[in-house]
Amino acid sequence: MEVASIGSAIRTVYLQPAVAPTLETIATIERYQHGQSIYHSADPRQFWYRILTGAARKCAVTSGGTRCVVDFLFPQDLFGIGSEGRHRFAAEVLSNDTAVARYPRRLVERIADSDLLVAREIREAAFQSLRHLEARVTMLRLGRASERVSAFLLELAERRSGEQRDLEIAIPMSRYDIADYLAMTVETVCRVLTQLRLQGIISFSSVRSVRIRDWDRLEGICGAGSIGSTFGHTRIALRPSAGDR
Amino acid sequence: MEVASIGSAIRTVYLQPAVAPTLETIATIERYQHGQSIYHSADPRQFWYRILTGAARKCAVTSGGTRCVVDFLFPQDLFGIGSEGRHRFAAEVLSNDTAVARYPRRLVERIADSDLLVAREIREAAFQSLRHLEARVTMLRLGRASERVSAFLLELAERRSGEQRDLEIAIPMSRYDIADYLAMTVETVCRVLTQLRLQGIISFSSVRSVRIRDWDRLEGICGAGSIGSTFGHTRIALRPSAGDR
DNA sequence: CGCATCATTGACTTCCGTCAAAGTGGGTGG
DNA sequence: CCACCCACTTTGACGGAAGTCAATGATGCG
Repeated sequence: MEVASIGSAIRTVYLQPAVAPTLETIATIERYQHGQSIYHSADPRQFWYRILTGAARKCAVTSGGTRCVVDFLFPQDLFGIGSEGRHRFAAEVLSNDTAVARYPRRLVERIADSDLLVAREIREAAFQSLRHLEARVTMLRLGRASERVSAFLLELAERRSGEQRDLEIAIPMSRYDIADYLAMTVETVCRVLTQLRLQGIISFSSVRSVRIRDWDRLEGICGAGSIGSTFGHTRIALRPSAGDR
Repeated sequence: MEVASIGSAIRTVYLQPAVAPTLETIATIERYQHGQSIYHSADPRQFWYRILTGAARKCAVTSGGTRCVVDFLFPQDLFGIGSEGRHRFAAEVLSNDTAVARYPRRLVERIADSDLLVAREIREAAFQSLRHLEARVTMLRLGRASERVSAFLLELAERRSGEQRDLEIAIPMSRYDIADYLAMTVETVCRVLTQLRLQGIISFSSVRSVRIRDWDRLEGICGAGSIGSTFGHTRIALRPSAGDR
């Protein structure tokens, strides 16, 4: 049985094919500053959106007022997609000068219902999002704080600079955002980052700008959890294709 | 700002509109027994699938041989969808007499590329999966073991019997499966279930059959984490719409 | 310059993972 | 039919990773 390495599952490709020209023609571009909301949770789903420049976060707020960052949004990311109804999360801007394309939902759907090519583009975009969210699930499952932070850094690196290594990566989100994204506390995020820095695996030119010095060791850490310490107790090695047909 | 309660986000509607008749005509039905694989990770994506009866799990295996249950699959759930390429996870059957409809992918895509109605159905199905995975992310984020287990029980109840309360719910998966689904150990799953049983919140007629006695308290537990103890430290109450436009 | 937000570090506590062991139950073969 | 076996389930004891509380630095904005 071949296996899906979690390490590789996390590094999804985020570049999406541009929505068909017909869609771009109905887009309006909106600009936001840090802290502004693109839409709120429970807002009627009037638009679909795509980040053009900058970054944002998609988040929910629990009854107790605590926050959950469901996803970070970077250029080319399509979000808020779905059919009739209301947005289930809020989208809030992280960096200044964030430009967002807005596609009126009704119009998008009308076009999708009459243009097979557009329909296909949207379908592919949805599949892309599915892949990404599945990777997110496998990432959140990682047991130790250091694994999740490492996975986050690798994901950030890939989404920000692609194959370009040796680059300084700007971190548009706060430590709080990272904590709420990784399901841990700010303090733990800081502690892990400090550890990684002291070990020479990463370095900071400023708090919001990181550079990965040792990719192998970083990947080692986020893959290490898989190697047996924490979760997922059923070793397939012990039950090799037990009941496979 | 209206908020998306995590509690309600979890209870997604899982009933999907049947794929258009044209799709059903190309389906073949396959039957499986407990433990068999519907497909393996990295298998070429030859089919899309839908559970008709029974249950299955979608899982990945890490490099270390530990397992990660990405999702449970119940009747009407469409899975393995996506475009060209390979499956990223494996699908394995949980209960005997599980019937699965298989839709040849190439054929599905050809139909989708020529039939706007089918294209729409598939799009809606993808959106459905997106909603479900987003709920999964917010669930995995829950800090404490008891919250995740409670959320799981509520999700199970909803997927199995819908609005019907006071029903005995069959649990098709093992405690190991639940643990690998919730990112915790079997022991912890057992302990939490025992606690809930001792508190009279749930009861078991057998290990694989549960009944929820006190819905309010169960929902209270999985919502309680939100009320402040664990994660998600940024209280929006403290920063009310700080930079909202 | 002063305030607010964010980031970092330390001390303490608790939850849950680990290890170990015993109990349960269904299926199979004698 | 019964007994054995195996996989699954449950419980207990212990330790460590990470959450909580608290306090001090940094950074940027008005």
